[in-house]
Amino acid sequence: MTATIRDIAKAAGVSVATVSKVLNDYSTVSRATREKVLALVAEMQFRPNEAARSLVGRRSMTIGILLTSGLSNPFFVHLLGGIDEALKERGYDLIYLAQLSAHPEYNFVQHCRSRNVEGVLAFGFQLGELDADKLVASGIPTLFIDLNLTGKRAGYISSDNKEAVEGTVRYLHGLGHRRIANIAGLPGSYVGERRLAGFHEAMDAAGLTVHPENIVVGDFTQETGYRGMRQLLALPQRPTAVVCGSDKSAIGALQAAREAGVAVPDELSIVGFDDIDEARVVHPSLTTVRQDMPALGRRAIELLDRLIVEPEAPPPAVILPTQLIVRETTGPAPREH
Amino acid sequence: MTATIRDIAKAAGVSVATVSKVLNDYSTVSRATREKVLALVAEMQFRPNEAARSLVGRRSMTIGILLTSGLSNPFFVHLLGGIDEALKERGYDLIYLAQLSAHPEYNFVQHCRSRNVEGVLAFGFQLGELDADKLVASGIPTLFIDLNLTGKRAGYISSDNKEAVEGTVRYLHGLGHRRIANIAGLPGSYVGERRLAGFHEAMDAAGLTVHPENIVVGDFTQETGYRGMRQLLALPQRPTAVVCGSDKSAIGALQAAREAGVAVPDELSIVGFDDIDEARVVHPSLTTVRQDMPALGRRAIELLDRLIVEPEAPPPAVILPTQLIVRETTGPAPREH
DNA sequence: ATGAAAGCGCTAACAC
DNA sequence: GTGTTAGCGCTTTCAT
Repeated sequence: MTATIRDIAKAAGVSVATVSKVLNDYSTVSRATREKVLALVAEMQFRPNEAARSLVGRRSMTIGILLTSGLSNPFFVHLLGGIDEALKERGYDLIYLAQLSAHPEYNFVQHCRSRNVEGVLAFGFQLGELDADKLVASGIPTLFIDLNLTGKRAGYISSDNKEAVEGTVRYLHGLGHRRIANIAGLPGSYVGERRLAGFHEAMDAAGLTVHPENIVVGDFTQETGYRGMRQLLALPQRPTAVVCGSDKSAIGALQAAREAGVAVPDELSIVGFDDIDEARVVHPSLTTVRQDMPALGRRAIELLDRLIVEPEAPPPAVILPTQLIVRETTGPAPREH
Repeated sequence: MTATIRDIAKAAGVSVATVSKVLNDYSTVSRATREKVLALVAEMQFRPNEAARSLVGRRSMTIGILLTSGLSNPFFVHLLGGIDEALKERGYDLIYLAQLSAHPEYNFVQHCRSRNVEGVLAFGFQLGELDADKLVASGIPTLFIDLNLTGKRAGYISSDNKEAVEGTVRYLHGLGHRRIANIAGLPGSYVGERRLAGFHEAMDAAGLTVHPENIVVGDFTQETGYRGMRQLLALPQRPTAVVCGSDKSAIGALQAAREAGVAVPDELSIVGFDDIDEARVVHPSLTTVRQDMPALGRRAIELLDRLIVEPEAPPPAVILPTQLIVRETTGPAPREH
């Protein structure tokens, strides 16, 4: 029903080989033939079957995407704009390998191969996850987002999470805050660990002691932000500022503060991370660290493309800068009394 | 490098035909042979090449996705959770056809065929868009989300936008509101039109007149919600309630009201549509209509699967119920004076 | 119950 | 410049 290369060849009165040459821009075809074929191709709406193409070793122009937490990973969606652009520019299609972990025997490296995927974008993996190592070992060009893994044909990209939190702490310190708490992100996640490391390092650098009770562990959610804040507010010595592992947890913290009748930012400053839409709209609006997610997505595809196209390319390890967005949840430290 | 069916055949000492039969659950294979082959398949991590499979007419188990507004369509992302689940259950992979409109000659029906896509999920099309008709005409099983198009092998799913807004108006009417305004969604979009139609119908049913100046056209964005509200606030006779085409526009409206010193909900009630995360977090929190987006996504895949598997299935036209979520932006109409 | 062979749509030598 | 042919990995008659 759909036209094949043979139909074109027949209609043009040439061989399939000639049509194929036209299609693949071989220079050995006469102008006249080329034009006749091209006209037919347009007229018959012909487009080569990708399955047949990749079967004979041509590029599949397919990038696979692996999301440990499924398609609805809330952060993944913010990468999409940039991914989309870069995909279009380079002519790739994106395939989401859905069966991930459906069956115990499931093996996504096999899955990638069976789909002739040229490269994989991997997102949501934790530190030390075995599956990530398998991917690297497979030799399939892989680009990790927010996981610092490299290999012969694997690299990563991430925001500068550590420096971002350091900047946040310096900013709070500059506002006179001394007792600064941290509602940390998920332990075991690369970005969570980096942000926590940045917190410690900047506190040290500022000559501030971090009291163990001022570090509470969360998992990036509003829920743990809320609970973490309640815990901090129950302390005999309350912190005057708290840096959160995410905007969601900052919003939870804000909620806990409001319920406890603690004025933000007069009595307590709060900083988030990510700059999601909610940050602008919550009241008071949230001071936070903006990650350029579309840029992250776009660079990820560009780096992956390089990994695919140049087998000898060195593994990329790219860290993108962030930006502190000061809004209404931060202010000078309250005076001691 | 990757194992092929021939490698398995050789290792098992049988023919490729036999291996293929095992792989495809033919009953004519002896138990012993089957087991030997299966063991080798597991051991050698073999998985049939999909390109080769679909080349010989087997199902490609690939669903294509067409988004007129690109991957980052903010509503699309909310469908993803449900889509993901349904995909996994049915064993499909999802391919995003990225070249959409990159080149003037681009034809996505061809693109779908060249990728051996079994069915297409289409989202973001406007009313009367020619490309949507092309898709229907192509005969490729297609499921539209939020566009009421059907065809021999095409159907759609959407929320009950009209009834939802009718319910909203009835609710406001019950609170004593008489002058109810509407900041409409994008004209030409199916959901925008349905919501507006619901508004008019419910106003009529309640015996309320809709003053033309109380209908302002927007495009679902916060920006037009803001501007629309300012327009309404400048009227000699202000409305006491406004129903918005989306949460984003309701949030814009809220912002305009705040700036104008109009108390919500005491002087003015505001209702949104969608129940996005921001609705819960804005202050006062937004009364809105909740669409069950994951359910929409899940049903969409289920319906599409049926369209693919049963060539004679009647075209689905499914409308999902919504739910009014009453929060803080609505209250009794202010007393006249 | 198993295998030989043809062929899906295409590309890539190689010959003319 | 163009055509012939083999073959990518697989499924499917059709023999045996």
